[in-house]
Amino acid sequence: MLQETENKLIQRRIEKLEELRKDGIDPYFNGFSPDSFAQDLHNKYDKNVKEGLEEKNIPAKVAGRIMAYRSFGKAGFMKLKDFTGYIQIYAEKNSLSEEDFKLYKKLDVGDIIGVEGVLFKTKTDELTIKAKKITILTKSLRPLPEKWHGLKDKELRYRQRYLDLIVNDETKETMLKRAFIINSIREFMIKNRFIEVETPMLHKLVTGAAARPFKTYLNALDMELYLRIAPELYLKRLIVGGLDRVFEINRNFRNEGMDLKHNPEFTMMEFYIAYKDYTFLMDFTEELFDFILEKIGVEDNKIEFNGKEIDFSRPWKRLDFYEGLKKIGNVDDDILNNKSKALKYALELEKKVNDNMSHEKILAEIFDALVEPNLINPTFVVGYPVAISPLAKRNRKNPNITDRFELFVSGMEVANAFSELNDPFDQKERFLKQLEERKKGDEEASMFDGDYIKALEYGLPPTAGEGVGIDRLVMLLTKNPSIRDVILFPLMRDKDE
RNA sequence: GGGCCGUUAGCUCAGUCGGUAGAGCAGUAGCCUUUUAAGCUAUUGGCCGCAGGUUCGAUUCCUGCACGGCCCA
Repeated sequence: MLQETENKLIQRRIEKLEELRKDGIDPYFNGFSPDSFAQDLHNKYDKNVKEGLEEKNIPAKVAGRIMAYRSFGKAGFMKLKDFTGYIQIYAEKNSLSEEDFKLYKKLDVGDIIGVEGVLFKTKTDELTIKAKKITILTKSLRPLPEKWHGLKDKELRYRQRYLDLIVNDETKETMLKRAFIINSIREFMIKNRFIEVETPMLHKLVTGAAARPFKTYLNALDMELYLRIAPELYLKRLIVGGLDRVFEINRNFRNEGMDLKHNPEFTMMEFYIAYKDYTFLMDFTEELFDFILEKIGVEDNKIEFNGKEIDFSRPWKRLDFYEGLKKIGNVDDDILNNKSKALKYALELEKKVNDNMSHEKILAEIFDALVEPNLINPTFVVGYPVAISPLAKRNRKNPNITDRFELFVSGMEVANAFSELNDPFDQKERFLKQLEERKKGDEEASMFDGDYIKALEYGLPPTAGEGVGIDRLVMLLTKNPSIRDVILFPLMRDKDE
């Protein structure tokens, strides 16, 4: 890419780099180790009064990228950015060696430098380092986006996230918050004695969710494999193995459409806990959210998202699947009772449905269209039909529905949980049913996992399990309506350059 | 998959009722030792997304394509 010699801005910087080399300066010098970070210096010394600070001769050694450069003849200021924040640098001729002052005059916005000096405060009371020594650590050859408007073009921000991170502090804040949220979740799980595990990404069978997979190939064993759509069956094998409380925070891959809420690879936390059921998980999920909200400093349990207030105060609403269809979706009884009427109605709603689908699956599509968008405050939807829940335990009173819930917030599915089906006979039937669906053309139907049945035959204790969509959770808590804004490197179509 | 919008200088954006373009920032040269989007003076920089059509002439109008955004499914 450096061959773009026609670009004079880059050309000029390459010239500067060569001038540095001529002066015996390594423009990629690696031998400077900072002893302070910008934000730490502010935390420590912002309170100090201006008078006498410089006389205290407090040394500071920092490294970072030049984000602003204001020069006037024999002195000037720079705004230096490191991973914690910004610190101002003052460079004046009298305080620097002749070589360092010459170097200073050659610096560009974007260059990465190391600075040693002493702290003082400017006229306007800003904590600043008076440079005694300046070292260039990396010459930057490309000009940064404009200092005031930054980088707005979303396409460039996603494709060149490094630039976005340099220039747009909100992006950095979002990603730091994401890391913090994930750490909080981990802390909560470990506090509750869960064990963090890693299960395979490469699967021989497509199971654990209703989705189309990515296919790949293992040369060594001459074997077709799939990138996992969910870790569910492996995690439950670990419960069979006696680990009792396990969780995994990792990527799933689903070969489906991309939109505001979907990226082909996305992050889920799945967890399983023995000797509990789905009602426990509702409480546990509320507690988990309480914990996270408190950690990130939400005090009144309320956040704003997409212009609407969302209240996480407990207990959250519970809504039966069929009740929801009737009362929120205003769906007539004959649609609930008659498949062909449901199909006709779903088609009117422009849903991609066909006659091969089960009645329940069609109802789920109608639910998706008419009910989900109305579930703004956190809502546990319960009473999902067995036909669309092949891994969930049947309800004892009504064998046509399962002990399962999905959590919706702001119209988005954020979690899915159930009491795990641990009866190997029933599980086998469900798998066979899924195979039928698959034969009928449902590419999202589960495959038959014989080894999993074998594991159930050894005995899966009564267990509850849940998956939480981490990206969507981060969207809510960082007020980003697009999943691409909470993923560092969202998938983008190829573009010829 | 459908609809709408966008693509002009490194970045943020104007603009041309069709006659090959402009600002601010960045860059360059100069002045300036406490600036905060520093200031002042001068100045460089463009396959106007790509391909085709209409036209004497297209960055502008039309069609197609690519990429992106938003909305719908």
